[in-house]
Amino acid sequence: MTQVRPMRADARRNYERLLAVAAEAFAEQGENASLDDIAKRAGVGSGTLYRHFPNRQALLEAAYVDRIGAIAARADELAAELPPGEALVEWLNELCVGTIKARGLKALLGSAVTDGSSAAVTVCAASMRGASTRLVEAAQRAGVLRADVEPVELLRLAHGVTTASELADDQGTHVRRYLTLLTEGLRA
Amino acid sequence: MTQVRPMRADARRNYERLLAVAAEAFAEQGENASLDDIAKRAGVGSGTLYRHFPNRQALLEAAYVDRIGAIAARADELAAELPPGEALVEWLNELCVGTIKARGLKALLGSAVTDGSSAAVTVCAASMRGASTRLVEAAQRAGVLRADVEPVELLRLAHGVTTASELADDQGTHVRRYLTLLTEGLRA
DNA sequence: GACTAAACGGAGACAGTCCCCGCTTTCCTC
DNA sequence: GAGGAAAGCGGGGACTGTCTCCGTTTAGTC
Repeated sequence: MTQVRPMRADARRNYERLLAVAAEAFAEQGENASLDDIAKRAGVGSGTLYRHFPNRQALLEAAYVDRIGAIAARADELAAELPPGEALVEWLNELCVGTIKARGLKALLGSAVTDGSSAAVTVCAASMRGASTRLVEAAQRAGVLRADVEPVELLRLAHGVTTASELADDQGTHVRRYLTLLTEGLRA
Repeated sequence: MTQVRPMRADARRNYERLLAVAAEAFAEQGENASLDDIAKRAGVGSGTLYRHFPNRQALLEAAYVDRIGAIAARADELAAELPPGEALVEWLNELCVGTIKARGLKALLGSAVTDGSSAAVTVCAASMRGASTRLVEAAQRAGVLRADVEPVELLRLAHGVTTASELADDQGTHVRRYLTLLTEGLRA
């Protein structure tokens, strides 16, 4: 193992400020917020930003890993409180609402489901998949969820529901509605 | 009425070449294809492109209006061939597959469902909504579709299904699957 | 307090969008 | 077919954003 020496105090300070500013900027302006602007708002030069985070994706990940962890953890809370079917639906609802509110988070979760390009994304993907798997299996055991649905499919569908909701004017309202249509089906 | 004089021959030529090149570029590289590059490929200066199409959105619209018209028209063909329920599902399937193949088209349809900012988009939105409405009402009359589903909701959900499918590796395959889950519902 | 490696930061190369305006082409009239 | 007005062309340039390079500053150590 390589001996990791601790970050210099100023470096750690800047790192943390960048993270805080980035999380805010990405939430407000979406994943395409200007990086130079984030650097400026954090009171550092752009060089500093790019040294800590080699590209936009890296910053996006770093800014939201803990939030993704929280969402995954929330799955178990819900599983403990509610019957399996409701826990699953409620979790999906919170997931969708969360990604609508923090616009950058959606892009990150999207890439987490698709490609495992970076280590951080892989970790996020794993915890999300894990959370989904636990809820899905419980619901299937309870006989309230189709047996042929895979956990990752549910994550993709949640992403789709978010996209569908975003197309409406009053986005928040529609998540529940589209989730209901999905769970109950379109058939009469 | 103002007397509209026909376009000058060179103008019409350039306009048409731009449209053809743009449709190709947007399909391949998505809605963010470089406009200067499109101009170059069409053999005109960027000034010419921007005079014909004041911004990216305008070009995107112009490049795909007829394709959207074709999709809308396809709804009636399917309605004539198949029973109402199947016609609806089949149309949604073709819609999703089409938007996956031509990447720029998805962005356009997205904005068509949301905001009626430009005249062209409004026309597209109207024809899509019309097509959706006809299929939805037929299916509801036949009793195979939930009575409370609105045509525009179906367009949004189709967009969501496309997004969900895009997250998978082999995109084309998944459209049908996710459409099935949506129609039949997730419940056991 | 002096030294060194780590970290900083901003200038600048590059790419993309979009506008402006002097020059060219078209097409109408005679 | 010659001439002129108007329509159209197109590239240079202002601007914004990304990302790198490298001279300068600073934290941490002796």
